Amino acid sequence: MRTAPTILHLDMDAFYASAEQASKPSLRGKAVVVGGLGPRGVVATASYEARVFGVHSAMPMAQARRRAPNAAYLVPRFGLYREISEQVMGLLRALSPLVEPLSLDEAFVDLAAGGAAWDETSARLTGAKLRADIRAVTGLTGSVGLAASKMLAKIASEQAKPDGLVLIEPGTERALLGPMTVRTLPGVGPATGDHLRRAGITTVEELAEAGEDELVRLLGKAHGHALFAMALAHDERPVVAEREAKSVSVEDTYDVDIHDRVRVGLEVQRLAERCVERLRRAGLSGRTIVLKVRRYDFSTLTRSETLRGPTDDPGVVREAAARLLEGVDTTGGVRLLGVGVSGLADYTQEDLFAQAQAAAVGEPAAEEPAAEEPAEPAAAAEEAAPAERRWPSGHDVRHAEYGHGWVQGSGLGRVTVRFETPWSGPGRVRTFRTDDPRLEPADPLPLVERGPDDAEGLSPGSGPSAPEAGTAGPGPSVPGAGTRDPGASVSGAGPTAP
DNA sequence: TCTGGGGTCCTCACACTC
DNA sequence: TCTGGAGTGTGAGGACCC
Repeated sequence: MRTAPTILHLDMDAFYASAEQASKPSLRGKAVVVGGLGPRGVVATASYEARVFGVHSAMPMAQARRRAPNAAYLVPRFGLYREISEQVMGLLRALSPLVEPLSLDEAFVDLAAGGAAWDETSARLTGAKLRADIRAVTGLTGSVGLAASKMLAKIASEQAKPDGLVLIEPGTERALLGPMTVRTLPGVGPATGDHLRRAGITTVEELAEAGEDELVRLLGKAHGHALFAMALAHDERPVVAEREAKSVSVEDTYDVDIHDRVRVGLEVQRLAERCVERLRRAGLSGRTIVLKVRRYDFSTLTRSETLRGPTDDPGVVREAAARLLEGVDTTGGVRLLGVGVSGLADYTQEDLFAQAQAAAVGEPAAEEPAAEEPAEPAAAAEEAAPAERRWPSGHDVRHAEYGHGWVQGSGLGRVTVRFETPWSGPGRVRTFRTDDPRLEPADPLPLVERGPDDAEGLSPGSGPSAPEAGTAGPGPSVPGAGTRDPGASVSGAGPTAP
């Protein structure tokens, strides 16, 4: 095990909510909750001001609203978060070639591999400079953990939150971990935590005292060995820069349970097409098709089928998903449907050819040569019909007369907009008809003001036609945005809130 | 008053082959 | 020829993570 604390873990503070606060001056210092606004939505991120009211990630949105009725409730804007994330990851890659992103707001960096740090002092300096750079480039804060292993660096960044830096000195690891709850360790969730608690183990120290054999007996081979090693502060996992995807899937939770079997079938077809779209965009194909069904009582089942070879053919995936659905009882209704593909391979022309061959000789796995079908996104068909313009809460807009703003709320044919930019003061609120021709969706603005040449749009790459605002189009979109009414309100955002 | 979406990894059961 | 065990692939479910 390495001894110098040169593994860095970065965790952006309340990332989505902070990005929204940076983008909307009137929300700074206020409770902000980002998540699905439908009746079955959950909280993705709550600002620290909202956490005071007991709102936290994964909490049902209805419960969050009861706890913090005056908070601002916004739908996520993954396009914006992705742009900011790329800026942050760029700063990390300047430190080392070994950067392992865990999500949009979190990553490990092996500082020693890049020569950015070699001992405690240099690591601390590098971490401090990184935090300053992140603030300068994005206007947001991140917490940094430094330690000799990934596990400890992650625990350190957790301790550093919010907006801090913690370095775990080599030699102090076991003393630090000992009194901590077992839930601190990665891989110990509610179920394992309960399991251990029933066995009388609640702290990391007790975990270590229990012994490896006992943990294997309690939790199984893999989990038992891994947990025992972590309890002794042993973690040899390297920082891995490139991770290949193992599966691709899409799923939708419906606002109301679907009882109609025909509708269930249609939804599965739609999901299969969306899944293939994602697969193709990633240049991949896959062999195993997985159907996921969550029933009215929240029981979840999966059915899968492995084909003879990998495919990225929408027809083949649709057919397989339909076959899998035949074996599922949906009486009582379903609340969620999903389609996934695993057993991934790089996309090759030969794969398609093999499928076509199989179809030609009557293989049951591929009844139709569906490769010629245009892979139209399901949303495109919806867009063809004239639909009422949607104004999702929190999304940016531009008004011909009043300029840049964001949607504070909509409903009953009205949309309320607050006119402000990331670098203006809190702005004024005005209400328009939802079909007002002077109002149009706009790109997010950079959170940190730049020169006059590039102030419009977050980056040179984001053109004026970002698909995510106001439509359910493809691209970096809000999950489920096409099926939900985004006309939720933002209250408590200022004295003139609707 | 309920519980998202997109993933990864592990375990167990079962069928099949050697 | 029969049987058992090991190894492997597949399918299903559960736990966990952000």
